[in-house]
Amino acid sequence: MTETSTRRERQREATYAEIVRASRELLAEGAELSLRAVATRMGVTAPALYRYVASYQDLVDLVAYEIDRAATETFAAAADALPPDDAAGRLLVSVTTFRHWALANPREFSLVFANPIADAACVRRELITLSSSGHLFTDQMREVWLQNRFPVPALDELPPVVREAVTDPVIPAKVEKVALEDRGLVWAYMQGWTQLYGVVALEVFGHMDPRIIESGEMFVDTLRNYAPRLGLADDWPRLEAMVRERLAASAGRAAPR
Amino acid sequence: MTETSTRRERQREATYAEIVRASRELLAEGAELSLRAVATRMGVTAPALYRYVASYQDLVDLVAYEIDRAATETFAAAADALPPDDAAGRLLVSVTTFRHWALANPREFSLVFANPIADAACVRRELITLSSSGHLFTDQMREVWLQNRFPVPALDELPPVVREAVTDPVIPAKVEKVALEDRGLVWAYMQGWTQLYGVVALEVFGHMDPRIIESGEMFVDTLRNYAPRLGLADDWPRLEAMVRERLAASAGRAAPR
DNA sequence: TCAGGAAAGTGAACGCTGTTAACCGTAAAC
DNA sequence: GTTTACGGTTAACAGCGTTCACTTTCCTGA
Repeated sequence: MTETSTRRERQREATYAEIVRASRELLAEGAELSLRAVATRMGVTAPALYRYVASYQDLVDLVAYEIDRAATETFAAAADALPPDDAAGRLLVSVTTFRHWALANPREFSLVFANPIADAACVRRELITLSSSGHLFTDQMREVWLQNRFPVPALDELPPVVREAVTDPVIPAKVEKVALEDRGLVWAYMQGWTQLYGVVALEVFGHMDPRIIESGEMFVDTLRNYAPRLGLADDWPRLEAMVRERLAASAGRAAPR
Repeated sequence: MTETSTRRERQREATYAEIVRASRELLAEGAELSLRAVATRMGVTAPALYRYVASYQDLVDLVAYEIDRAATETFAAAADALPPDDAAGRLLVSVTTFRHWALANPREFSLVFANPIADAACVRRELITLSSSGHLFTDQMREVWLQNRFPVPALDELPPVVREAVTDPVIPAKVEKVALEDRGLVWAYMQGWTQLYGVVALEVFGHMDPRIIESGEMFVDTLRNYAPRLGLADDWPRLEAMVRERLAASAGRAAPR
């Protein structure tokens, strides 16, 4: 436990939490995320924040990480509306919630998922590259695989560099739960995430026909196209109905302001 | 022709060209694109630029449009290394050039393809949504279809809103060249673009294992996955070899600064 | 218990940003 | 030849990230 914390450390932790809180409030209000605005909202002067973050980019990274963390909880919560034995349904519901969240919170999405990890410190890079949402979706996909054992590429079928990447990932995190010989599953996950990211990012940035965004047809189409690879071809009608139900529940209100 | 232009109009046009030139120089040097920097580089004070652009965002849109235009020329030029009867090869070479350009010019890519079209003026929105590169790839894909007539969904197989979107697109532009009953082709294009965008954007933002980015395996995999829908399954080995050849030609030098 | 020191916060300042206002010369237009 | 509009200026404002020197406060170690 972190009960071994001195009073100062607890105070410091609380301040970090307030930084994140103030930042998220700003974003939620449609304002720009700026160091000074965060400081002002905290009732503190701007240079004071430099006791907690090294730079503006550092603040962004911190906030992005926490936003991802919080958002992922809602994705997971959405899945819990379904029984544990419906792994496929849970994955798709989470993914649909992800899209909904992204469209409703475009600034937050950009912060977390369109934030260039150029030459940033390796620490943060890893934190974001293998994010909370990444953990969740990987886990949920593994659950699907445990239930129906859809075929995944064998390690020696993968291109060498891909084999390296899935056997020795940049962050030796959750992926460890997948046995080494089944790591083709991780490659399948990356493919799926890439496709999901494509639709959602295009939708969030508005680089798509507004009517298609509004309807979510490209999103559904992407899922339908990918589902067979997860051995979900037979189950698809039911799954699509579930996804469309969630889509309809949040349709109508296009991007406000 | 625009020969009917008065002297003032020509002068004005030249100034616009210089604005774009200065902006692109800044981006190429790794600097941030800022109104003041552009003005300084032109040997002019910042407020003077407001005679040409209404705001900073307007400048960004202008530059983004021109960058897309110029980049598209290079994508097209790359295709011209192949004979006209190799439509599939031409498409894939252009697409590979697009990826290469994006990775080599991440700031430019972000400007053009990750620039939120939130509540901007409808004019610019359309200009970017159906961009030069969009035109090129649509054309090239149509060329593939003219050569091998791969199956495309019939209009009445499409979801209603998609049918609307492809029969009456936001901008009645190049798509007109596709007969109305063959507009399923446009839907197929949108699917392809979405997948391509997903890989490239993730790569550019660095949200992927560096080794996979470097090798381009996810990019190739995405193309391979999509090729059968273009009736290119049989031709794929040749096409993949071509793509990999282009990939190797530009490998080795990872992202500088 | 008391001195020392680190942590946290302040105010002032620098250089940058986008943007507006008032003003002026010059070149096109009638 | 007069008028007008265009293209540029300077000055200024508000806001940004960031640094520096300084003060207060609270924890720690002898």
